[in-house]
Amino acid sequence: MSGFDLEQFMPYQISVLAGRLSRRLEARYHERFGIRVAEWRMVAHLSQVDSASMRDLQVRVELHKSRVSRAARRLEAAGYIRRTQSRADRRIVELALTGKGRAMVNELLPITDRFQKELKDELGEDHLAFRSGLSKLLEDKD
Amino acid sequence: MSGFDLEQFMPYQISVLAGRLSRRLEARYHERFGIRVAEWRMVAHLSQVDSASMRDLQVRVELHKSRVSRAARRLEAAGYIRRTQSRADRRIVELALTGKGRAMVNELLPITDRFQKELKDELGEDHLAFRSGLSKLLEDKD
DNA sequence: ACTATATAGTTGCACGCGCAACAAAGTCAA
DNA sequence: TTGACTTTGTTGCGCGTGCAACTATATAGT
Repeated sequence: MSGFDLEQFMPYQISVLAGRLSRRLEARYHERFGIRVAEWRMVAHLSQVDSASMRDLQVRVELHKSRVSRAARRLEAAGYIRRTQSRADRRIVELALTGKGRAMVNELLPITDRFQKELKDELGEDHLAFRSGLSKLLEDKD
Repeated sequence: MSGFDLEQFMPYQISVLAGRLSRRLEARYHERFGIRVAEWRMVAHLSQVDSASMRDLQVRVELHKSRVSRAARRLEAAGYIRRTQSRADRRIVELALTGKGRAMVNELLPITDRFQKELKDELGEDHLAFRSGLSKLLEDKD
């Protein structure tokens, strides 16, 4: 016995929280657009840059390159992005949102904004410190 | 463009953080004991209660019952836990640590304590508010 | 120009996951 | 006691994942 208090162990709390938030958010867009986290992160990033290579995405969205590669295929198949080989360096694949993709992002934005606001409210007075803590923990590249 | 700032989106930050912490911690026990998160969470809980049903565990460690079921098999196969059918209700399977299991937990404890301490240090002055925020976000059972 | 090395992205494979269906056991009401 | 319903845990299935190996292209050194 003596025991270890799992419920007070931060990595556990954070992992559980991450899973719940992920499901809660996915529930709000998956059915409508047929995409999931990997795809969602990618289009989110593409909405800012208007063109990015696989490699760019891979580091920006913190996903393994194989996962990015396959998510890109799915997004292309669904018509949300366009994949084109770079002329300057023919190894590189450039990704960009299509019109349909941009339309989706525009529908996605209010959903995510609202979600972020809900979390802020739940945090109340701890909001700022919580975000500051998050940043600190995320600092070390690993 | 206009765009959406992924890096400032809390569910994203939390998800990335959860993944990193998980890997960072797993690196410290996986090689030595051959277990992973699911198994780790389960033995952690079992270290407190000395006997628990599948169902107990399933809710305490926030994992799907199929995942608990399979992790229990692996733990049993590795000799860390014992599975016994309850006499009172023969549907129920009671799990308990073996001697080997308790020995493992005792080695695990300093590792996790140290990890928790590292995080506390990284958080610095935000420590308390961060933990308070975590609790708030975890409140809703969902 | 030639070879060695590095980088971008894809893919086969083995594995663990969640889901839904299921079997076994228990409960409750008539 | 019977039949409907609930609960516990397991399992088949389809799928996404990470890893490592691989192809193709580019770069650097000689």
